[in-house]
Amino acid sequence: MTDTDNVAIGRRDRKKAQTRAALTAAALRLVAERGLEHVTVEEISEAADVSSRTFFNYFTCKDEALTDDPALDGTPVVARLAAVPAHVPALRAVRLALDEAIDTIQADRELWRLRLTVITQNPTLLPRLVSSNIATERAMVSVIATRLGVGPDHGLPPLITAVTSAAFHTAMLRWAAGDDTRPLRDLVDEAFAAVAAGLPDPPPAS
Amino acid sequence: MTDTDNVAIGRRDRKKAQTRAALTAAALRLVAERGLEHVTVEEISEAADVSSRTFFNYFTCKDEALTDDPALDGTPVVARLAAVPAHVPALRAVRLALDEAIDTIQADRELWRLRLTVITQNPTLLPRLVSSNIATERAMVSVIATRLGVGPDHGLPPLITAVTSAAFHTAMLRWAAGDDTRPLRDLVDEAFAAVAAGLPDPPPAS
DNA sequence: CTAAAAACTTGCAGTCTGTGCAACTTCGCT
DNA sequence: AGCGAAGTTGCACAGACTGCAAGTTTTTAG
Repeated sequence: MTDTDNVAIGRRDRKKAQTRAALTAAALRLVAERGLEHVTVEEISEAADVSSRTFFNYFTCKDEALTDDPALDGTPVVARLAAVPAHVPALRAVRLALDEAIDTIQADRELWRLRLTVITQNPTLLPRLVSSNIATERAMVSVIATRLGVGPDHGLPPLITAVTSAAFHTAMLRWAAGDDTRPLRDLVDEAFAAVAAGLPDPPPAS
Repeated sequence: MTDTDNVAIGRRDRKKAQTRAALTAAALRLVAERGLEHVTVEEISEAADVSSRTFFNYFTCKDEALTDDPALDGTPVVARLAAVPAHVPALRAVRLALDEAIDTIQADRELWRLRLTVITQNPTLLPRLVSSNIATERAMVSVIATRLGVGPDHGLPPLITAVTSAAFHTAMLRWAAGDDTRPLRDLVDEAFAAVAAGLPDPPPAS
């Protein structure tokens, strides 16, 4: 981020982003150290140097400070999906639309590793991680329906939306577990390829 | 349920099942009438004729009374999956293992219609509906890994687990929306067939 | 540059969710 | 019938979360 960027987005927005990041970092650190049930919103806010009332200006609930990240915002993904040329099949188009999110997560590897460790240790957080904003989901279903040239009640667009989300999140959890050391991009590609092939049983090892 | 069944499962278990069902019914009815934020746990418990302390003996939190159902218990599904003959591909085997859950949900159509209406009106409930118990999920991944003859860190078993779950829930939401009047079984079959085919774009309408 | 408006922070009071504990009640077993 | 196990209940309390209003900071307009 250059000085020009600072001027463009204003002190107000810059400080908001910093506060948000500070809250997230504090929440992840404290919960990793002590466990979810032993860290209060007050303590997270104190560690980030804001009041707990301010915490709730940024997150709707305590869990969200641990699971929410700008990289998971579906809105730009939907916009990029709509911009993929029409001849590209929907499955492939969704994959392409995820490119930037994948790069952003990969670039922030340490934060994501910590986040996904925290989530693994506190599985009640997982549903919140994998769910998206309902309006965003509906927007994606709508874009896919348009790409497929089908009506609003067709079964395929919500199915593609849900399955691609599942594939993406499964790859992300695998990447964070560290069993497979390949970049996130490779793991997402592998998951999407398996889905495109119809999830066949692998051939028996010879 | 015959008198013989009553004797077999005992008064204790019978009353527990009744209390649980009463709490669920009360929660769904009240929330449908007034909205999630305007119904308290105290009111739900009062309507079901138990104390609110008892409510928490049945559900870990308020939302769970709305989203949890014995039909969604993955444990019998995992057991049935393990019993499907080994030559059946994993995707197909998961589909077969879901048979009883599908029938149970279909048989309880009014309850499920109400539940899914409530969830549609309160989208924050959706992640909890579609998530499963982490231990159950790991058990399913393990059974699938065994069926596929792959190791514990292979990418395919968690992917199949997540994708089949997404397909099932997408079909269920569609069924409950009522746009398509076919039985749940047909919608699940259609979703699984699309997944098995690799989610291809439909041919253009002539 | 100044003043006003807009946006954000904070403290506070209060409600609701959820938990641990212990006394009481009901059920099941011998 | 008696006893132990299982389940219910009331209670006190902590923590999450919300609405409100006063105070502070940043942005805008003249």
